[in-house]
Amino acid sequence: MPKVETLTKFEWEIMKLVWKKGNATVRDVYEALHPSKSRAYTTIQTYLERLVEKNYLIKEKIGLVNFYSSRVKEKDTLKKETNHFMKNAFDGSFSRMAAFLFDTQNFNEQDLEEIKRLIEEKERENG
Amino acid sequence: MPKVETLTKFEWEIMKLVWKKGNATVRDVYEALHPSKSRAYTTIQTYLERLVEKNYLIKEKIGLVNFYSSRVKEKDTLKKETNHFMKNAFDGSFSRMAAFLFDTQNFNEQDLEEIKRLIEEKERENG
DNA sequence: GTTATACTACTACTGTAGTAGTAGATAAAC
DNA sequence: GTTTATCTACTACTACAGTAGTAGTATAAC
Repeated sequence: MPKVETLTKFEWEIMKLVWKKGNATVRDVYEALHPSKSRAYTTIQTYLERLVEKNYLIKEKIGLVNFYSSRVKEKDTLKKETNHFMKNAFDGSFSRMAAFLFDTQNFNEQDLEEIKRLIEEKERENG
Repeated sequence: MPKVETLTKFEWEIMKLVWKKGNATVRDVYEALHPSKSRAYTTIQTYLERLVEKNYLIKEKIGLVNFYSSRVKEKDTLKKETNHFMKNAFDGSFSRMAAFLFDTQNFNEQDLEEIKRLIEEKERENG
């Protein structure tokens, strides 16, 4: 029994838009995410409906139009998805993932400075 | 047209086993990953066959038995999957992900020390 | 040499992501 | 007040992940 655990690429795009805007109509998403109109209007509609079914979004009809807003917090969702990914790919080990990232990602001075700052902050927190 | 981009949870488990062992038979995977026998032997068989179709594994018949070994490197796969995830969840920004992790993950002194070490290493590399 | 075991090859069913069409209602435009 | 545009609700098709059964063949055990 396949269970919904993660958002797909396009579901992410929709959720991010909803988080940013507060709420969105089908047309909002259609216009915002696909200037190229690569997906039909009704495709977007289906996605939004399914996100409601999955309890990610709430639908509220105002006048004739449905407004979709988020039922889940961006941070909670990111955390869930990140943990899920770490679990799959790195046996849930943060430091394994960190080591891997340092090994393979190209990041610049700025990134490094930012991370150092975050570490120091964290250390101060920890006492 | 849905395209194969990522490994599913169970595919990950299989790939990790194959990477670790060098190769594996259906029985190997069946025994190793499911002491509980929660999946049928033939289910495992199907997974392995599909991973061959997707070019993740190579099948070689020795005697009567198929041995499956990896066609892709663990590191490359991890990198691809990590980038894919970062793209979806963090707009592809490493530092955004790092900031998020620092904000939400509980890691201990040891983790922090390890990360600091990695940063210094990286800085030395960069000159 | 028949029986039990173990393996492969093939087929098949369910659920869901991805995609979109159609019907019907309402509002806007003229 | 008929035409046009816009929206929702509903239906539907494909691909693939998840799951497993069956047929057939080869080996092991007796």
